[in-house]
Amino acid sequence: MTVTIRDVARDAKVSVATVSRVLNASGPVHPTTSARVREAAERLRYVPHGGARSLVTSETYTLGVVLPDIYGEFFSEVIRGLDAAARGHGYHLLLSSAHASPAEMKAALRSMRGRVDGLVVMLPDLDALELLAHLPDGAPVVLLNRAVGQFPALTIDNHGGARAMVRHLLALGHRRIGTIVGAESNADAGERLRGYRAALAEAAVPRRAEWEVRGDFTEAGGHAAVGALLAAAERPTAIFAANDAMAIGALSALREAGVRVPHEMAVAGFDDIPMARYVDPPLSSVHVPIARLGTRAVERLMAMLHPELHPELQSGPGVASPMVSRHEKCATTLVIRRSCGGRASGDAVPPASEAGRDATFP
Amino acid sequence: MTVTIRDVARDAKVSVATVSRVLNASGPVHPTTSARVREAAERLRYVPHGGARSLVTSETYTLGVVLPDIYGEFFSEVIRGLDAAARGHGYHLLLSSAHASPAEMKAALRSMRGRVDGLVVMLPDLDALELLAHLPDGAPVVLLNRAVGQFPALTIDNHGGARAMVRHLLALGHRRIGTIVGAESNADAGERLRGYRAALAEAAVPRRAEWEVRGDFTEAGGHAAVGALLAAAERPTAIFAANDAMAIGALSALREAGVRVPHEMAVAGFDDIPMARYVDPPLSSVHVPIARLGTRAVERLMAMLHPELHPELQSGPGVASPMVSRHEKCATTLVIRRSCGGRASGDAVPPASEAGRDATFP
DNA sequence: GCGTCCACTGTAACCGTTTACAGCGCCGCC
DNA sequence: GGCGGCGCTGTAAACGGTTACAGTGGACGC
Repeated sequence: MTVTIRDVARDAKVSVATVSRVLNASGPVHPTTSARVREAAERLRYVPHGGARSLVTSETYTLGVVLPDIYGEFFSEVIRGLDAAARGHGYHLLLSSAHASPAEMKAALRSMRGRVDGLVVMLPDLDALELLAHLPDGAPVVLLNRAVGQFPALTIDNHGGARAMVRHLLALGHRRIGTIVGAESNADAGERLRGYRAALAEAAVPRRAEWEVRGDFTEAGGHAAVGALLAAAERPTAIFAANDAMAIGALSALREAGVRVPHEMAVAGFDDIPMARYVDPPLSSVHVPIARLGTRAVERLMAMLHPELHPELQSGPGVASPMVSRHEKCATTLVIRRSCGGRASGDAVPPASEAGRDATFP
Repeated sequence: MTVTIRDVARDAKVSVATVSRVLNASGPVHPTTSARVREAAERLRYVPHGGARSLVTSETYTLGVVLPDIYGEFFSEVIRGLDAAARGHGYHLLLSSAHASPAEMKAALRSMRGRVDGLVVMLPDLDALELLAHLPDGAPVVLLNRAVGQFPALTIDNHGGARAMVRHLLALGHRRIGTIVGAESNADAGERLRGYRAALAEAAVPRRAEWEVRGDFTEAGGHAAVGALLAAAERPTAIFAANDAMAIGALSALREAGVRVPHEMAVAGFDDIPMARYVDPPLSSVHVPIARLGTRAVERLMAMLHPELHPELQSGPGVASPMVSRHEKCATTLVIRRSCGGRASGDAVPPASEAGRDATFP
């Protein structure tokens, strides 16, 4: 039923080797023969079997992507970035996301063996490190959001970003600043909390336990956290949420509570997901070049897969350029919109690299 | 370097067949031997080579996804649905999106041969039909957004949805209703335009060419279209945009032009992307269960791949249940928010099946 | 006339699995 | 004691390609 290279060979009265040579333009073959083979392949609708080919060439032109269980615009953006970059290099993406448990993730990692040339892995929880021992041996890996051991990694400047945003709130005159903390087991959440505390400490502004409310990175979590913040003995005048989803949840909770933003309560988020500029009032946030994270991960994988094509990315014998540092930390920028009052620059336009993201369909 | 089944066999002093039997629990093997093999595999960190395995079993546990060039929240949602469903069935996703030209898409389709068990294909333009002739023969296919030939397809009720929304605007008293049309070559765009016209015709409300402005499904396109609409000899009092991205672009253009929504101009969109309820004012839209489209596509593929497991999805010799009709049209519902005035039911909550989509990270 | 080289083509090994088939030892039954 | 059956194991043939190697025949130089 399905037509193989052997069928084409028989039809064109040549050997399979010749068919392979024609179709891959490897080795010399007579024009006449070539034409005959090509015609036969066309007529039989021959399509080479990718799996079989990669078995011998050990090149799959596929990159594996393993993501944890958490959904949302952040992931969509990462995947978008990965996809665009991969496609640009002629690669596909083998996606395996939404893994609830480390065990599941390990299974996913294993199943990628022999199917991908490289891997992009985003570790979910702090306790997922041992997963890395089970990485397929051959394929290069780039870690997202976590720098662990000697693996090449791409992380976000969580600490710096959070600190910058809280500094901004302090500069606006706020002295009672609450925060909605991210999921407990999450590494980014921890760093953002540290950044928040660092900014307060610098300014010698006291912090209080009742101002640090646990969230879970979801909109609902942000919504729920507002109750505790409003009920605090000393009510904060500003809220820094550890991500935009929680900030958006907080905005709706505040609206329901009749607390006006930003006049009675300033609100800021983290990530600057596309939606942030559309909410009412537009949300101030720590801009993370999310899609860029994906494209950059692919670029690094490409450099590892094709060293000869990317000499500039290699570490020379002497110098180690920043391009090759195994751990790359992505800078963040502040995007100040109306939700935190102050000199709201209307709607800061995201960097050009993010342009085009608003195209949509249908 | 990379350890194969042969290495394990040698180490455990058995044949490769026995190793395979142990690891797949196929065929009888002595407990002692089994333990020895298992131990060896563990110690050598053996991971089976998926490609090689699927070459002989011709099962890849992977579903191919081929999407056109257009980005946006709509696609993220589809992919999210596909991914969740695929994972639920133990399948991976091989993603190949962002294909600019039919030729590229054809190449993508070809390269999937031997790598996937089934395919979800979204055709971009009207002229992309001939692509289907180049589908890999063996694998079952589900078409998204287009019903073509005998292929199983999942489509949106574009015509009905558009008509319902325009009817709603008419019921609110609007008689001059403009529309921002989608990309010319796009099938959905055409159907939505027909739905718009049908609603006007029913109500015997005249339509004018100057009220039908071409857009391209992007926010920028929607923004630009507003200029023409406002400059019309008879200015409309309502705008129906063929998708939400354009509607959102229109909202910002109207704000810039000082036209208040909904008082001076009602606005409605199509798709009900998650962002729709967050814009200001919240956007009335035709709700499409976007993620559901993805999960449903996977379900149908599963039914085709494992007929024995999904007897309820099979067409019995007698009855043809709606479950098995090759072409399934997804119903839409109206979600009325503030952007079109009228009895804005505040913020209609999306159906439960879409719940949880707001969870996000980090 | 003969050796060399080159363009072209075929044979067969190999990639890493699964699996049909066969072989072996042992038990139990006639 | 022969024999069928069973439990366990190994051998080897696929799966569908790529590619090293070994021809073949003709052109060409000496």
